[in-house]
Amino acid sequence: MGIADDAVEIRSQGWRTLAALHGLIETELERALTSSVALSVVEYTVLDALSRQHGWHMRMQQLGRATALSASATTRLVNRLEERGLLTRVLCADDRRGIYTELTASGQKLLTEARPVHDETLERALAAARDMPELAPLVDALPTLARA
Amino acid sequence: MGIADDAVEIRSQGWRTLAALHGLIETELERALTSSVALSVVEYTVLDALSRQHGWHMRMQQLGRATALSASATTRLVNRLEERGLLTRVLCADDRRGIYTELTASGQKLLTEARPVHDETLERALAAARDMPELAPLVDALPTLARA
DNA sequence: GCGGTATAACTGCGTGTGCAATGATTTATC
DNA sequence: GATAAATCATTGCACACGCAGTTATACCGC
Repeated sequence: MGIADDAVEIRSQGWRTLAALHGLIETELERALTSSVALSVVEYTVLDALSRQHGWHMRMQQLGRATALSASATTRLVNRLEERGLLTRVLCADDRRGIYTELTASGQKLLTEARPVHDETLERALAAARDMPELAPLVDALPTLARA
Repeated sequence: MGIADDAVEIRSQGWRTLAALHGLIETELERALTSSVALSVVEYTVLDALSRQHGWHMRMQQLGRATALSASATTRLVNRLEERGLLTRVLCADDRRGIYTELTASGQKLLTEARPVHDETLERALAAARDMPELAPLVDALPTLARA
């Protein structure tokens, strides 16, 4: 097996590890968030992303990228959250095709309830993954990626 | 902000990076595999996992863990692949509740077509992610996780 | 052996997703 | 300035998913 073949296998192995860890964490988060605050992981991701944005507004497309969702899925995701009063649509003045989304007070409130659940569940899931030999190296590598 | 709070934020940041990279890669793989060999990413994962197994057989539950899928989703996933003749169900002799799945010759053949597509797409997706500042550190860390 | 409990896999149901096509607005070309 | 091409968001449709409940088999205490 040559060097190039090794690289291919190493990439595939890394991807399998990444996918496995991702699936594990997402499954746990999904259970915890839906049962405690009736939010799916993507829904939480949207609220969290909005709260990190200056002025708490984002365009649909940005949300799509942030969640790795298609445009149609983003539309319906925002629909659900808007119907629950957690965010509002705001028309863009400068580009009237675009639509901004903003957290409502209710959305911010729910997010403060959801965040501890999210963080504790993430900690537990990572600790569990830490005990699996094939996942441990990636779990240990994650905190080293932090930047300012 | 105390040390504990920092740890929470670092974990969340790591998780967001992991999720973003995973979403990006999965979306690209999905497009490439469905258009070229009509396989979804999870379907490819199953065939690939089976091919790596001694004797090419696995139990349903193992497949569920390997793909981070529920039991019901695993059942229907195996149904789809079986209907296409890519794998077969084999009853377990020792535990008659369990069911083994085995790759067929046709499944192995399709896998050999799919693997280059998968590997090249993965390489391109990682290269693209490598150019995004927030994803680059994780992309660079992945190959270092490889074990013997 | 015989009950009760646990486990493996399967089905009904509601829901979230992507793709393709559509409507509305902006940008480019002439 | 009018027409064409591109972009943002939304809808119709088919399909894959998770949850809860079901069936079949294995395990345990007696």
